[in-house]
Amino acid sequence: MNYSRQREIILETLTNNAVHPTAEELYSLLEKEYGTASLATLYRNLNLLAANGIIKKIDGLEQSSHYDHNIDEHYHFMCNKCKKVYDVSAAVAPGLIEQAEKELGADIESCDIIFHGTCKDCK
Amino acid sequence: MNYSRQREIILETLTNNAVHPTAEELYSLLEKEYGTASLATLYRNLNLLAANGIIKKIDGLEQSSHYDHNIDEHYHFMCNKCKKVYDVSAAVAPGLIEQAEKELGADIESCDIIFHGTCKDCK
DNA sequence: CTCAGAATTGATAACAATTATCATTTTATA
DNA sequence: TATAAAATGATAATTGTTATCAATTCTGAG
Repeated sequence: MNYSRQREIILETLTNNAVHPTAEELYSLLEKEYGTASLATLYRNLNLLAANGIIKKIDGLEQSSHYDHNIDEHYHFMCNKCKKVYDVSAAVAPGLIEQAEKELGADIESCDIIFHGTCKDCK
Repeated sequence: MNYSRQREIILETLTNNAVHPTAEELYSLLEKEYGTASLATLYRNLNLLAANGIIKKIDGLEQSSHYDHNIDEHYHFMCNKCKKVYDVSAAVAPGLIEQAEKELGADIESCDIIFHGTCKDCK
């Protein structure tokens, strides 16, 4: 992976100016901030960054993927009303992977949890 | 929801002849078994059945949704090698929803867990 | 039973999200 | 600084799913 200015901008924007954005949301931000942006380049770099473990792709929230600069083990909650996405700490499910490995006899590499419901502000 | 023969066939096939299929997989099965099938009708009925809590749509496994006739609380594991989908019992994460509710101050209605790794047979 | 209105269907167009293509430009390095 | 690999931008293509709409099928009241 060579250096690239676009990738730097994308990562920086994801890290500092967006929380769990979709590619489209990030694209709008980039356009507004830097004028220059190609959707193809954005997708390519998001995939590259995710493949290299620098960011995390969050699937299962909506039909479009969201992206997270926080790669520490944690989970997500989406409010059915306001559609906001909240982080949930890994502490809510201690020993989860070990339990599942024992049950399946499998090697588990990752585990994603998506909660749905009504958030504190909306209820 | 009126009675419909197509819906009956779809539900029966999902229940008895397919495990966690995608819409496409189910479509092939239906075509083979009954000759008659419309992709639109299939999607419509899968959505209807899921909206009525009769089946469950599983998102986050692949870009296409999978469907499950088993609506008891349980989770899923997908093998990175063979792509097979396994059930994981709810017992691997006792008190998960309560923990997350406490942390967020939210009302949680549902919770989906997707594990990825290498299954017993592939490792 | 039968008729009207609601629900369902099938065929296909449309749509949204994402990826592929490819000629041009940028980056790293010998 | 020349060269090869990597990255880019514009856009076409692909995939999965939903919308449209005329025709068919259900259902319940009369």
